[in-house]
Amino acid sequence: MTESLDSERMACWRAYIEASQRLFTQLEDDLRADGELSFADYHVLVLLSEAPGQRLRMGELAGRLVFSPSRLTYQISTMQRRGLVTRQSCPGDRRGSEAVLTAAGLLTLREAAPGHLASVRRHLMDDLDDAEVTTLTRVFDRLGRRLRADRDATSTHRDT
Amino acid sequence: MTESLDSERMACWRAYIEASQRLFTQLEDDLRADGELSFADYHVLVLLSEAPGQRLRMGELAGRLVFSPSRLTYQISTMQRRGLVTRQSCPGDRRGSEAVLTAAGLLTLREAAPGHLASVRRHLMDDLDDAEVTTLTRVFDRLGRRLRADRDATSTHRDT
DNA sequence: GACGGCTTGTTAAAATTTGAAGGAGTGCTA
DNA sequence: TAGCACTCCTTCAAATTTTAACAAGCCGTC
Repeated sequence: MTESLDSERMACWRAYIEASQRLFTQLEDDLRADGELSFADYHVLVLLSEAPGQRLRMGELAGRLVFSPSRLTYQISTMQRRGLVTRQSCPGDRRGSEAVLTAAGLLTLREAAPGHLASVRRHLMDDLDDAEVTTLTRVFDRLGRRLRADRDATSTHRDT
Repeated sequence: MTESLDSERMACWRAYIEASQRLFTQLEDDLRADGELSFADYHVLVLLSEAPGQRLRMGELAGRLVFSPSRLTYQISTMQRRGLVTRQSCPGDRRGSEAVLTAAGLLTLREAAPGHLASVRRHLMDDLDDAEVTTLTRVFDRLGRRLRADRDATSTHRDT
């Protein structure tokens, strides 16, 4: 099982996978423990709250969340039912629709944010020194950029 | 949305989340592109292949995979249907059962491993220098250890 | 040796996610 | 401006995951 990845990198990879899995699970649990938000709900609210007009095209939102289109449709539908967002047809392109943050959605985000951020700090950030933060940021920025590029490349062409 | 996390750490956090999401998605896609294995399938096979007797208690396996008990039950059931693993009742504790790797399962793992590891290298590892690997390993080892400890602590007590 | 409290893993039903297919609309090209 | 290839989002069915019970077995005490 060791072909092509030296044992140091293998250990790195495993530690990363496992810790990340645990972290995401933990954050999700914390988030549900106060409000009635999931991690996905929270991220949708954050992205919308930062967008101009507090609204985003479905496709754009799906891209940023790394969600499949149908998953986002479902996600937004449930949030709409709960009054956190609204759907509006996209001006200028009648195919599209945008998700729009509601006042209630914004309020919900404001209520959930402190607790969630505290959770992020507690479980992850407080334990990192500045050099580590710098390295992580550099690594994951680069990685994200590259994976985004790969995706754009392969969705256009038809091969590989 | 910036309460209690300075902007550098916030950026770090976001980069980490997004890149990880993309990476896991990409690896899953690659894995499915050759064999008929999911990321979860693959990890089950790896863990079993390394375990003494190539077998593990359901609970132990669930703990390592960060799966809920019922999720693991389902996971193992589908793998059993495909002939990758077997279930045996646990000697010495008639409540439990263990998942056991089959010859076919081991073979499947051996076929899938090179491609998967190449994928890990290509999408992640090849782009990291040694210092970065060292830092990531340190950070995620520590994080994993801590989260594991937290989990053990809170499952015993009943509060917070 | 038997009650009471735990732990193990499974099951059943509800919630979510995926993947294929479709309805609409856009936009280029002839 | 009709035709056609493509994009956007949704829908539907199937697969997966979660959640809440459960059935069994373990373990200590009495």
